[in-house]
Amino acid sequence: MANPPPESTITRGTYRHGDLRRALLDAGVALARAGGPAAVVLREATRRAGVVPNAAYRHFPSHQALLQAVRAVALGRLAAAMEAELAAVPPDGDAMAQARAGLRAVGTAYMRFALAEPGLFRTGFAASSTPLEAGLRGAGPGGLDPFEILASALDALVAAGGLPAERRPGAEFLAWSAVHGLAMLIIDGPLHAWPPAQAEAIGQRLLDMVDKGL
Amino acid sequence: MANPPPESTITRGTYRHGDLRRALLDAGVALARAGGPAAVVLREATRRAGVVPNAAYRHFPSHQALLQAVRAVALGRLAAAMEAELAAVPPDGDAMAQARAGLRAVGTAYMRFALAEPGLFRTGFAASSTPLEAGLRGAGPGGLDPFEILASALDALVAAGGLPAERRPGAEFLAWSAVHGLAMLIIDGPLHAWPPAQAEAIGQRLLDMVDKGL
DNA sequence: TGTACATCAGTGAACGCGCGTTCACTGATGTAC
DNA sequence: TGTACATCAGTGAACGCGCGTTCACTGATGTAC
Repeated sequence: MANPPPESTITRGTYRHGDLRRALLDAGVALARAGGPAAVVLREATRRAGVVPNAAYRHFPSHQALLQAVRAVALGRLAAAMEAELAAVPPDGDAMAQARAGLRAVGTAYMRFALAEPGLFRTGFAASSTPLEAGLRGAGPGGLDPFEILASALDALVAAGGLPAERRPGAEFLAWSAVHGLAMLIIDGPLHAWPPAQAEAIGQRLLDMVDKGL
Repeated sequence: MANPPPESTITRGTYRHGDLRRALLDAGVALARAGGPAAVVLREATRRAGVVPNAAYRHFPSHQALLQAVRAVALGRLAAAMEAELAAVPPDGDAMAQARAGLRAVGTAYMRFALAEPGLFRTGFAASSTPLEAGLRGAGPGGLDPFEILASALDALVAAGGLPAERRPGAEFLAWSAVHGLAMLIIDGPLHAWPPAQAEAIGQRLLDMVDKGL
């Protein structure tokens, strides 16, 4: 006579989840990938984790906290992409050419990431009450966040003699602006419909401009 | 015995509104100024116009349509700001210096507008199912939209010999990217807290970079 | 110049929706003896 | 090695909210005669 337990409510088999925090974060990241920051909905994340909505509050104090965690993941992935592109720069005898290639690799990775993962990219830079400066780190495997990676590429350029030291302060904002702006225009601006090859080409021209103008 | 008519429901005195479309659009623009695209809420616009929510549907087929109209206004104001800055460039004998000053004026106006009207700026460039390219115009008094104003400044630069003709195609995207990116970083990125003077200074350095690197 | 009537701008009431969040609970797990 | 118990992760039910949108209506306006 003993009926089986109602499977509809417990889709897991076990009462405890195991690693719900991780599952919620993964679901949040998946939502962000697909639809940007606005798609990171707490209830949907719990649905995907196979759990009742309020269960999320055992692991995140609020929806905002979940979103911030997702942002950190997004920025971390961007940092990882930058590190990977940087690591792929072929070693070269000329220190200055090397440093310039490094800066270019950083910019290229930024643009490619924006193009390949627009949802995550937009989530990483979403307007928020907790902006980047306020302790949100988002570091890659190397321990640096995207901004720090760019800064260190510029430091290397100065060290190699490719950039006068007196023009170093603030230079990250100039380089970042150019690349960030193009990413935005491509992702949801008027360059939206461009084929990837064309986007890549204009990206390289933009990096030429930065290289020359910095 | 005849009670006065219930004033609470008709706050206008007259049954007809007069120019509800205009009132809704104005309210929408005010909302956008204060809170960006997400703040453009149809019901709130009708509230401000002193009208019942569904009355909006006499003038806009949907919330989306109202938002697009607000976007067009926002872009029109940006265009107007660019035209004004352009008109303020002092006449000068040297055609090339004139053209370069024109391009700089366009960039400066763009940045100042973003800084002064972040809500409208974000609304103008909000991600949307109806992006810029799809017929949304947003022209200024001169009849050109912001993108066209930039393009004509670049054309003038080519005509004056300040930019080789073979580098002209696509140049608007390079210039636009730089300035747009900085605007974004200032509005809701890590440069959020910068004092206006410092933002203005980095903006001018950015325009130097564009000028030199283009 | 006055009256009848069509138009259509705005009303009133209601919908279904999905959201974030709160409450009191239940039952699996790990620890102390 | 076995039992009692505290912990706390997840349940179940409900909240209030504001949104966009639909429906049948009412009454001010402008036009035709």
